[in-house]
Amino acid sequence: MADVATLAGVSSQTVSRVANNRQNVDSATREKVLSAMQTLGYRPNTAARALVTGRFGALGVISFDVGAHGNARTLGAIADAAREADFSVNFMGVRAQTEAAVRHAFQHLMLQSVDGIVLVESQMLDTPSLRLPPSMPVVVADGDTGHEYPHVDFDQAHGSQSVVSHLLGLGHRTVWHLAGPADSFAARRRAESWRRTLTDAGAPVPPVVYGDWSARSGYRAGLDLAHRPEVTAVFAANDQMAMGLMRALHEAGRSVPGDVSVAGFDDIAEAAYLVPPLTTVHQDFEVVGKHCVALLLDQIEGRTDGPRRRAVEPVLVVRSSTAPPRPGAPA
Amino acid sequence: MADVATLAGVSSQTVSRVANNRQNVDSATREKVLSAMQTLGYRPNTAARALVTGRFGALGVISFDVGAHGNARTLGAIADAAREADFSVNFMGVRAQTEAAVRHAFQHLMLQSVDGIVLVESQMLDTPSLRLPPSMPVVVADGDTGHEYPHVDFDQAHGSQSVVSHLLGLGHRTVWHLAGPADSFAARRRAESWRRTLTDAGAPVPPVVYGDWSARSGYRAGLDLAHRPEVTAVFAANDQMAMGLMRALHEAGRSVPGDVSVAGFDDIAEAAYLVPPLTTVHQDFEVVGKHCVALLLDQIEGRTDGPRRRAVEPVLVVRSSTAPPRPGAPA
DNA sequence: CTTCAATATGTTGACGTAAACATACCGACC
DNA sequence: GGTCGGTATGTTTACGTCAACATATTGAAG
Repeated sequence: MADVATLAGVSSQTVSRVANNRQNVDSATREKVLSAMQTLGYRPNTAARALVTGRFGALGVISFDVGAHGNARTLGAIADAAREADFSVNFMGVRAQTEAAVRHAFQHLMLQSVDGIVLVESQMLDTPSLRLPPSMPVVVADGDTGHEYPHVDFDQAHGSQSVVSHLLGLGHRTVWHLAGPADSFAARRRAESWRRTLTDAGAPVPPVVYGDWSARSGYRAGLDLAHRPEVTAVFAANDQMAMGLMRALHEAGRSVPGDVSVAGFDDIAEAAYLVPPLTTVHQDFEVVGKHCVALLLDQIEGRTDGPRRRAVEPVLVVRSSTAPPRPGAPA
Repeated sequence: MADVATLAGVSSQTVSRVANNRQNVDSATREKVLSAMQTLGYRPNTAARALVTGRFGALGVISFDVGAHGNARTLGAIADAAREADFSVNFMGVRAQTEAAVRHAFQHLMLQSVDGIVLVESQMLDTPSLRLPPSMPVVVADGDTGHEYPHVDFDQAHGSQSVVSHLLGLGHRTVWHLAGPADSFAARRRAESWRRTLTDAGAPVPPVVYGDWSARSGYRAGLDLAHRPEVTAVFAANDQMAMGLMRALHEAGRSVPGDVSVAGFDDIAEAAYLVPPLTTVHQDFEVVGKHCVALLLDQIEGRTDGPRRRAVEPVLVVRSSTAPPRPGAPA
């Protein structure tokens, strides 16, 4: 910086002003400084800047397995939103579903100088209430709404409800549910809302069938459901399970949606190209990322009047895998 | 740090020594300092440390869509390996397949104070030879081997070869190939090696069928291939396409592996649970992550004698989707 | 008892930046 | 023409740490 100042014939403070885009710099001076920067290949030193400002310009993201589609999408969205706000993203993966593992990742990120942390919780930990070291802004995504931190998630309840209502509206007497694993927050909420929507509508509540998000588990559940003639509509908690389910139904000679309507959740890229194209619930991860970053910035910048909870509305996408029940179907 | 020093009754320099785990500190003094740190909740300031040492303790990762399975896995593996080396990972996503977009992400990461950058290239850019600003260690993963940077990738050629050899060894006269998109480096290498293995074995080379990695594209290709009785073995360039392919064959009444053997590439989580379980090529992403970090550290620490190219050997996993051709099948 | 080496600890200064304050200049107004 | 307010720029200082050097202490060897 000193070299730039010398070359441009100004003080280092003026260089600093130009680097930070302050307004009160003469345009001619600014030009001189910029060209000097160019000549010398000057890059501001973020460490020195952070030392003075106390800000690092970085957000931390803690997430479970990024091999999982939702987690990866969420991470990508947070990274995009962070860049918009001129923050970089420090990523740290966690393997074990334990509070200890999360806390360890947290400690590591604190040491790595981030201004705030997004915890993509997605799965339940071994302890019911997460307690992290204070003095660090935190936002939880996809996780438990029980603890003290601001929270961002899709409105799973609304998504489920729209699917179940859609199927009931088509004339189905009730809707079966192929749920995700019990340790997933999203799976729980989807199942709860499915149940409530049925009871609110006065429809009978069939037993829940559990899968593990995989197509394989959907297939196995489907082999069972295919033998029950009373099953005319199934809501799978994600698209992969819906895929497996449809395949099992097909193999058992039950047509979709002729004999059985099937709906999923997530709207993965392939959903529109399945046979038949899958009715599902679309989720806008970009919005989730934006909200996470916004809530974090609220805390970092000391704003306490903002919302502490954001629910992103998913949208029902009706395709061809759902239809009215066949007339004269078992009631 | 000054407070810790006061509380422990030592100088700040001694605190620094304890924080950095230097040897020449009396164990009693060390204890005092550590307990003072505990009491005051002291955390070293990485910005100040970076300012003095010139090191940031962070690696940058630039990647295309993390929604893609391979990219997400690679990112996760790099993050894990980086943590082992006490580096954090600064992630930046790139949407457009242009050199300009990559260069932009690169600039941003340079400003964000990283010690080196891994570029997960995976897809071809608009310009043939990538040129990045110098004075920053770079490692390219999954990408073009043509440019100057050290490179890490799976040995796609070997993986392809083992699949094709396996199928030829079972007695198939030749092997068809369902390739990935032309702008993918991995897809190109897999296709090239498939072709070479066939010609080396004196087998005829059928026309290449192109997909786009999706199950849908595999399905569509399968609808076509199913009508050709001369097709007895197909090597799909990834597992998703193999899935779609198998489904199309099944619908067309051609059994797998009875009528047609199918092999994939990637060994995704579902591969072992398909019907039939898929013969495919397993890739160890963890090793790729480790190599990326190791090559980067070589550069950061000024070692120039290390290897400049690392190929991770994928492993053929034979399951039930491949078998000898039906006796008396068309030759 | 002196000398020396080894070990433990303290003191000083520098890293690159931006905030706070100080100064210089300009034009407008009474 | 003097005072005032605004704008452009310069000067000083502190941020938290660690390297380099300086000093104190200890024990062993001569």
